[in-house]
Amino acid sequence: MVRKTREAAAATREALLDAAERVFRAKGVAHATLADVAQAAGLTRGAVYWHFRDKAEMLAAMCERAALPMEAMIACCGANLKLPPLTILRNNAVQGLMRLARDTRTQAVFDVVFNNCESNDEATPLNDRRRLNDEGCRQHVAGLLRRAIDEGALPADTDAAMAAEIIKAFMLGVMHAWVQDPRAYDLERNAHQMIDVLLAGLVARPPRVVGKSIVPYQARTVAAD
Amino acid sequence: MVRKTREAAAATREALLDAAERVFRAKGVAHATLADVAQAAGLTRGAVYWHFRDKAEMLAAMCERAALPMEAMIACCGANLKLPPLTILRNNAVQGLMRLARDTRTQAVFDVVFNNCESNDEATPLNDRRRLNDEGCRQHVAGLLRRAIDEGALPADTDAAMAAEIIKAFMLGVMHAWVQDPRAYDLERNAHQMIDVLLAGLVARPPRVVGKSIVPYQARTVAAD
DNA sequence: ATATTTACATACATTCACGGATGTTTGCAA
DNA sequence: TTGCAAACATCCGTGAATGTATGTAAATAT
Repeated sequence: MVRKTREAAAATREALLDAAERVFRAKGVAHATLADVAQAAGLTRGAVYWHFRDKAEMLAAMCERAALPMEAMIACCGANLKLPPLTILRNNAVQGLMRLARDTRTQAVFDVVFNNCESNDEATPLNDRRRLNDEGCRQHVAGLLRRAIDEGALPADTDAAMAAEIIKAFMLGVMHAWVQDPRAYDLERNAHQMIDVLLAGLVARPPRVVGKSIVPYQARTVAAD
Repeated sequence: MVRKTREAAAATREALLDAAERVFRAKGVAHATLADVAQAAGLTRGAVYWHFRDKAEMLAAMCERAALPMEAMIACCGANLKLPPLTILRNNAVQGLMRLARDTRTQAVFDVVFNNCESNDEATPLNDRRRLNDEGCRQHVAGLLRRAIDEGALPADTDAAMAAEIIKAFMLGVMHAWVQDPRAYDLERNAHQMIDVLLAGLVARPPRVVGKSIVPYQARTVAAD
């Protein structure tokens, strides 16, 4: 049984990525072999190497089927403009958590990204993508915060960049911790509360600009041996 | 040159762990070879296998030289009892961030734990330790929060467990994000502000008990192939 | 109807990290 | 002073994963 039709081939590709989610999650990306993935999909390494050049490309393709952590936030900011910016921010954040709480694929990909993937060479495309939309999220949130400052919802000397960092860190931490142990609490039910706590804190005691707290970004390099 | 004195042998052991921090951080634990670590320390694999049984034991030993993320919080809660519980909580949290901001070893170990270590077999001792003091941190924080409730600093229907989860997630997120890009902002200068934002939110809009939001812990199992 | 390409499976060669065995020198105890 | 074991270095065998090359049957183009 070989030479499937085009749709069948696309289906096996998806099956391989489904298997990759399970195997990478269980064994870790580095420790998992492509034979494991193929076997989990009921195929052989031939199929894997037909659809993907190597493990790195497979990992990238797997992650492209789901939204990355911070991407989930700004992805679903629909046509609800004209709402107060802090409300938009709240909706975005809650939507990001809701997507994670409900979509099992997002859960699998996040679990791999957070806990089962080392940021080495074979994850560079993934990490590049993360950097990009982490920065996009920063900009998006900081923009909303500046609008909130303009509208008087936050004091004028609010450190918007630091506030954005705080929000991003909180989202990251909630997602990371929950994905690590989804049984700890019902994220879908508590997402609103959690976001509201942080936003209330931002309003009650916003970070102020004191000096040059935020320095321009510069890629870090860690030297080996 | 062989057969060093006892102190010299202990020094080479430390040198190996120093090298492990650098190499694991640069290449990832799984992708790094023990020959890489040995070479980075100016030694050979013979030295590695003399001091450690395998890579897992080496990783565990490396992590035991530093406090784990949540361990850093409760580690330095000194004799400042009798202070209001929320103040103790604030001090603990700030101390945790300060240690990360100042101690380069903590930075290296956290970077490995967060971004360069897959939670597979070779990290099980590490993960077990993380689970343990994650739970310990949960208990510690929840206890402080309950004291705060008793003293009237927080409303009676505050969901202490959920609040502890929120604080833990925030700490995790801040540490994770900062370690990933330490140049983004000066953690040492902004740690107070960041913690204060969250604590102000907890006071202004604490999570309330609505139903059974927290379910008892049960270890998750992910099935492979 | 034939040719060609697709979509894999199978077989093979190469690399490479691991762990164990062995060698070697020296500190330390008796 | 001898003997033993510590503290490594060096060597080697082995398995495992990778990437490639080849085989092959069906789908699709012509």
